Amino acid sequence: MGARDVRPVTSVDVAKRAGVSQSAVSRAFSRMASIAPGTREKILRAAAELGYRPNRIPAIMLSGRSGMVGVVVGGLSNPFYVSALEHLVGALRDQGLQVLLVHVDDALTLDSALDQLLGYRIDAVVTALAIGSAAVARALGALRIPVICFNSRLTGPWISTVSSDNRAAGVVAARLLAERGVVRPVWLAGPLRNVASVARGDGFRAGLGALAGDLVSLRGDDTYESGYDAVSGMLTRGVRPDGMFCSNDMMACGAIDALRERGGLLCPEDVVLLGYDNIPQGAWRAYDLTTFDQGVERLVEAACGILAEALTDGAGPVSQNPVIEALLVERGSSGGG
Amino acid sequence: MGARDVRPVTSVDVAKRAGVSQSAVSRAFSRMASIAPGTREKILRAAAELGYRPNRIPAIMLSGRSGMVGVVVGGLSNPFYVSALEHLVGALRDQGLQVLLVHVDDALTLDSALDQLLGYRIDAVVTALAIGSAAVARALGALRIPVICFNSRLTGPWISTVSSDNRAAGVVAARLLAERGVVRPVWLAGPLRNVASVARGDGFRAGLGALAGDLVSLRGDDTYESGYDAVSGMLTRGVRPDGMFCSNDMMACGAIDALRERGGLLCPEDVVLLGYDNIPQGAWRAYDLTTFDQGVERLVEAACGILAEALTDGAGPVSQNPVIEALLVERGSSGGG
DNA sequence: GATAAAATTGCATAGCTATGCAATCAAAGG
DNA sequence: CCTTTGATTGCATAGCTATGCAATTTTATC
Repeated sequence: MGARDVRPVTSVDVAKRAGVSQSAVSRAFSRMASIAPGTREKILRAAAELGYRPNRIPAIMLSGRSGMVGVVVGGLSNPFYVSALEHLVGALRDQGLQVLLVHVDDALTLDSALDQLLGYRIDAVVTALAIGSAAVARALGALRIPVICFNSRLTGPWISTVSSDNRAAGVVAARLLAERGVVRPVWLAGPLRNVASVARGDGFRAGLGALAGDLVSLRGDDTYESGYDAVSGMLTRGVRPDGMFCSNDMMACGAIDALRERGGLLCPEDVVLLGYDNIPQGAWRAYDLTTFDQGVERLVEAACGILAEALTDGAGPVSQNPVIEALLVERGSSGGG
Repeated sequence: MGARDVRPVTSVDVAKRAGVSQSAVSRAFSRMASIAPGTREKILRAAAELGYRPNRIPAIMLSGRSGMVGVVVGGLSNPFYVSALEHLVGALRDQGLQVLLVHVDDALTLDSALDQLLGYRIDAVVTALAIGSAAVARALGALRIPVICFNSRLTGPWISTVSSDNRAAGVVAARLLAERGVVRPVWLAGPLRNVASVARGDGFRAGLGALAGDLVSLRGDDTYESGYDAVSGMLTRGVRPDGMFCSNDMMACGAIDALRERGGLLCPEDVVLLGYDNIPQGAWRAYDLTTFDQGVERLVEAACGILAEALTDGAGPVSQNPVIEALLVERGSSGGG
């Protein structure tokens, strides 16, 4: 007596029990359908008795729309992306959309993941990854599948990107350090393929003005360890900064720990330090990190707005690229808060 | 010219182009099907030219199995659960299963979430939440849908639970503190509904032996802030421990910060402190936390093994409750490492 | 070269719901 | 009581693939 030997209850079963037609059952479960209140109630009762649950699969076949969105995530080790995912799932649910989650790591190319998803006739793709492959983008475009990215650079008729204003935040960071009297600034960048990080660095350099000539640039890979290592190396080389801007909060935490342990430097007394993302750990007392809040809620809201538009019947290709202002959250590491 | 005006390419289209029957196309995309290599190649070429992608939806209708597993998560603010999710998604993918993700918070009850999922004919449910509602459990059981929980207490013919050996770890924690000469131990518990936390506390108390009489118990809600607040309150009341076991790492980090900031107490010099979960942040230098590693890989592996068995054709109800040993990871907060 | 065996291919169908259309029924107006 | 209008219901079908079965072709064996 295995799981699959039990034929699930169908609308026909319910119809038989309620003494109505199958279409009446279908209508009883549809909001806008025309059906007499009494009939509906009778059907719902019969359905409850039998444990009937409307099957969405046939409707998907007819409409070609599954109500599912493929969400592709990469490094969930960064709490910022976790938070974004959390909000995204909730927001999509509010639009009646389900989330088909794919986790992409080195072993699995994005292409293969999407191949899988396309078999399920997903309505759209949302991703925090930079979709590197133009081929993938083109393929999705050909299938008329809207793609929404976070902080990417990709463009195309069916591709949208929501970003925080990385460059502007970089400028603000530079101004803040200047205000605090910083004269030996350091920029701790993320990996080159991270477009957002590059923009933050550009803004920072631009905002420094004359000071930019003395700027020391370090590179990490967006992890805590890489921040710790980059700063350790810098201290070993004898560089002792009095201000730092880190491309994300995890690296910033690593930087703070390295400054203290390897250089005896404290924030903000010796180094005015800023991060980016406003992850929960940045607020932990050991770090008390001043940072930029990307406004996950607003990013997600924008993404869902675009999605709703793109999924409207009869809509053409939708391609938008809203930019959300990142807000400075001042805490101890900059001497504020 | 909207997205839905473009009829997707079907197997019939491919068949026409390749000059074969529709069934041949179906077989070309099936691994075990009998088809001549030449024919398959011809079909695959035609499929590539047309951009055909096999549609899984009709197969779901026929088989009643969607190849999708509903994964229900709660607080992703705990990196441990994020890590578990990450591994789970990968492991399920290796079994050819897709993940339909649901995030449950106050606004959304588990019942309503599952209601949604059942319309998609999910094959199973995996959750890190304690499914409180026996009604839900019964409903899923009636539908012959396997449910796999992490660290729960729920039982039933179709319900399995994988846990780490919380009680044993508690005992180990107590022994370690005793070894280190602790005489004023403190237990920082999670919320009462957290079965795992209760088991850890029981084990800890049992392992303390005679010392248990002097045990001070605090309660948090598994967040950093609650750990910080609980310990702050304790210090205010004049309690100054020399050893602590915290029900999870986030609370442990909060505890460390409170001990230092509010009591001037350092780990391990003044307080030998242990956590549970081995989250990445525990390894950050500011905390250097000794903790128990639940072995996410092994937990997930066990879960997927059960799942595979439960989804085997003709299998009856599967209910297993494996317990995985948690391994002590010694770092600085206990004076080890 | 003939027969047996195996491999390949095509035909026809099941699977379950939503929906257009026609039919039926009830209510309202004269 | 009859007609008109609107509400409700049933009928029939589309949607696309996987698969059992039969037909056909190829290969193997003697």
